[in-house]
Amino acid sequence: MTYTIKEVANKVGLSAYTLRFYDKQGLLPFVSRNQSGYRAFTDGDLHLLHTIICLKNTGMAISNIRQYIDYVMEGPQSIAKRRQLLSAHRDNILAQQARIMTNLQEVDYKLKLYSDPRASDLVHEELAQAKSEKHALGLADPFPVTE
Amino acid sequence: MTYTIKEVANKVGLSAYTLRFYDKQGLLPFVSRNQSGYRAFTDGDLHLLHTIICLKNTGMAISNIRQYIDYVMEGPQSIAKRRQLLSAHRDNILAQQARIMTNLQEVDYKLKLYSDPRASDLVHEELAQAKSEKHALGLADPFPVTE
DNA sequence: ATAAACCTTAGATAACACTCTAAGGCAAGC
DNA sequence: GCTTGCCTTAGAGTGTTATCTAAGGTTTAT
Repeated sequence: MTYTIKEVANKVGLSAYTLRFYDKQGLLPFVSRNQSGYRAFTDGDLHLLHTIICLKNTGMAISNIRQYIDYVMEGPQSIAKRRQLLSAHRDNILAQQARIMTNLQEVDYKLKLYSDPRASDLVHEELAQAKSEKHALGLADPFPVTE
Repeated sequence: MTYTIKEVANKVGLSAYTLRFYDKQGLLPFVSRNQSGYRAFTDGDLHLLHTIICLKNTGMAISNIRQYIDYVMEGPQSIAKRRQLLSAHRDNILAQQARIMTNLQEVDYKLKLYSDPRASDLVHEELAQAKSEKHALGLADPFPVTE
């Protein structure tokens, strides 16, 4: 059983345009064509496509994904290179995670501030400080007048 | 004390180009100018810029960051709207985290496979299966010949 | 006063990842 | 056989974010 590009698009949540674009970018050299020249995706192809999407979802650039796919096409001899590439990408993912956690804490801090019963006073104070800092430095006040 | 655009760029790890671009996009309406028309960043400005970078780092689009900044410029009356915007963004961050964790597991699975002492055999088997699947379906073999 | 190193703007250019259009071939149902 | 709906390609167009260029004003040091 094989799948058409449209079926695959629905299956994996990408558009047919995007799949053709990926093919153009060299991400799908493993997809064969039928007698009419149509792409014929096998289950094994879907599996590899799934890996591509995993890499894409973790922010790997298309050029790097193509590098990985090139290695896959090379066969077992490229295992060390694949491992190195994925290992470097793993570091990226961990860095992303750390970055997101840090920033989440900041967003949570802001949300806590805005949810405080005295939020209005606190924000008012913040604004007053910003205004007075500008004024002390002889700078124009960029904040609109509150009526 | 105020900071020039270059000083701020070095401080926050963005280029002066990017800071000007952000200003053009309406992200820095709170930055005043000195007598020469140069941007004069205050410490309070740096604080807000830090928030902008936090939102950017968690994938918020510039248009949404501008919305948040617009609310900030409005003063305390926009607190409810700010909270709603950040709360929605918090959900995005949590979704990102979940997505990253899932995909990290997949990358780790691949890395484990490539680090296995039998990796070559396993990958060889995988390739053989892909080839036989194509052959059984009468499709051309897209894999290069292994010499 | 002149050079070097800043700053400003408008607008061009680029990189990236799509997204779509045009022109046409293939396949299934009536 | 004809319509409908797929599929193909090449290549144009879009959105977003960022980067750079050109022309010129400002500041600092010598």
